[in-house]
Amino acid sequence: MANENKKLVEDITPMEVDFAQWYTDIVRKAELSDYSCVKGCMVIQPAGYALWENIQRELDRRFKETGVENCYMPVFIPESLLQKEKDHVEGFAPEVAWVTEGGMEPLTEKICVRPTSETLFCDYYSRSIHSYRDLPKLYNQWCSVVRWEKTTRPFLRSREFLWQEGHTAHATAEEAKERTEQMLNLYADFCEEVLAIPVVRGQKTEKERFAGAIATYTIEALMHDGKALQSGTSHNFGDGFARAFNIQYSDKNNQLQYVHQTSWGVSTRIIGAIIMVHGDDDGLRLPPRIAPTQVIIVPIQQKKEGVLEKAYALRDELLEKGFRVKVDDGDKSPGWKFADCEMRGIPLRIEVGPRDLENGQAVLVRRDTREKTTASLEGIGETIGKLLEDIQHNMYDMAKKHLEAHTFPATNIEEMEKILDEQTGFVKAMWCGCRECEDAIKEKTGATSRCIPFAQEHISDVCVNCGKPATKMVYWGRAY
RNA sequence: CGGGGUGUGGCCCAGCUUGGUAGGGCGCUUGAUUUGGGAUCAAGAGGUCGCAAGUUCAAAUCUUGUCACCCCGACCA
Repeated sequence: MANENKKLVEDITPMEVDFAQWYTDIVRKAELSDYSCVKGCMVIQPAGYALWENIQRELDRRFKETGVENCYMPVFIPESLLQKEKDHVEGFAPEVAWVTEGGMEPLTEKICVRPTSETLFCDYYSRSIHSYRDLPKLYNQWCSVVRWEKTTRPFLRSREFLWQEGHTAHATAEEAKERTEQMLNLYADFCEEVLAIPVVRGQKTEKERFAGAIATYTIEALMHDGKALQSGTSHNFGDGFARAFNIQYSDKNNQLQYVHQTSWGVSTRIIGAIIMVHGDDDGLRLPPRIAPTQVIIVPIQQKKEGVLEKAYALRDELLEKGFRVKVDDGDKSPGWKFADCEMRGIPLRIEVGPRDLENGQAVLVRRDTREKTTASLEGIGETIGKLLEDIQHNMYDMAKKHLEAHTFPATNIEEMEKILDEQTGFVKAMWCGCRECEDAIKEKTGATSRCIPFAQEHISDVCVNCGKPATKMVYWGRAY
C-alpha cells in the first residue's frame, strides 16, 4: 500500500498483544466513552448511550411481562438508614461517598450518595406495606449509583455508573426464591438472545455473596482474554432486611409476618462485556439486535447521477421495514467509510455504486465474517432480514465456542494451577464447600470462585484443594 | 498508600545528555482533481514546551518544588 502511513482511522492495538490497550482503543475510537473531568467517572458518548437505550428498552419490556413496575427513589441516603442492616453497611462502607454540607450549612445528619438503594426501598416498604393485599411489590428503578472505587475502567468499573435495580417484596420465602431465580434467568436469556453472549448461570459462594443476602445468583460471561465478567446478579434477602427495617404485613389470619425480599441488577458494565466478547482487531462488532445502527449504506462515486438518490431510497425502504439504517454520505473515500463503520461495529454494510445501479443490485458485506455478497435490489429487505438474523446467531455461536474451548476440568490443585498458568478461561472443579479451601485456591492460583452453576457436573468425588468429599462443582477464574 | 514512568499546537511524538528562544507526522481550513478497501497536489491557520521558583547574558533543555495523568502492586460485586 502506497499510503500506509496516511491512514485516516488509526488501527486498533491487536487484542493478542495487549488486551487492556485494545479495550481502551475501541472505547475511545468508536466514541463510546471519553475521559471525564471528574476522576474515575466517565462521559458516555451518544454511540455508547444509544447501546444503553437499546438495552434499557429490551430489559424494560421483559420486566413488564413479569409484572414489574418502574419507580424512582432519592439519590441520597441518610446515614442512619444505611446503617440499619449490619452486613449491608459493612459491605458498602468503604466505598460510599458522603455529603456533609447543604449550601453553606453543615448537615445535621450526613447523607451519602446511594451506592445501591436497598435501604431506601426498605424504608418505603416499611411504611407502605400493611396487608397481604399489598404484596407482592415488584418495583424497579433506572438510575445511577456512586461507589468510590480506587481503580476504574470505562464501563467495567467507574465511580458513577448507570444501572437498573429491581427490588421486590413477597409474602413467602418460596415466592422470593422463585423471583430471584426468575430474574436471573431473564438476564441470562437477554444476554444470550439479544447480546449474543453465552453465560454460565449459577449461585455465588458465601464469600462472594452480596452484603446482606442469603443467596446471590449470578451470570458469568467469559471475555476474549479469558477473564470472567459478572454480567448480572439477583439476590435473595430472605427476611433479613425486613427484620432490620421492620417491614411487616398482616396475613389472612391477621397474624403479623415479615416480608421476603429480592433485588437484582444489570449495569452499563454489560456494554464492556459486549465489547470484550465480540470485538476484534478491526474494532467493535455489535450483534444486530442491540446495534443502534444495523445497516449502513455506503454510496460509491456518490456524485454520479442517481447514486445518492438510490442510497436514500434504499434507506427509506429499509426504514419502512423496521431496520435501523443510515447512509454515509460524507465526502470521505469509500475505503475510509468501510474502515470506519467496521471500527464502530455496524453489523451490515451495503455498497451501492453506478455499477450496481446498472445491474439492479447491491453489495452486502457482513461485519462478523467480512463475507461479501451481491444481492438483487428487488426484495432486498427480506435478504437483509435473514442476513441480520444469521449474523446474530453466528456471533452467539462463535462466543459459545470460545466459552467451551476455554473451560477446562481439573481434579487436583496441581492440574488447576497448570491450567491457569498456561491457559486462560474457566476451570471447573469440585469443592468441599469450606471457606478455607476457597481462600487457599485464590492464594495458589489467583482464581476466585465465579459461580456454582445450576447445571452441575460430576468431575470427581473430592474437593480439588483438600481432597475431602466434594459437595459442589464450581467455576473458577480470574475476573474483572 | 508503596514502586516506576510521562507532561512540547486538536492527536502521536522528536529535541533535553552537551542551554542560544521550537520541529516532524497525522488531523484541521481553502481550492482543484478524485471515489468499488484507509486519495493526490497546492496554499494556509494553529504552541508563553504542565505550573512555580532558582541558576544564567540566555532555559523546552540544568536545579528545586508542585500539580496532573498512566503503568505495576495493594484494594474492589
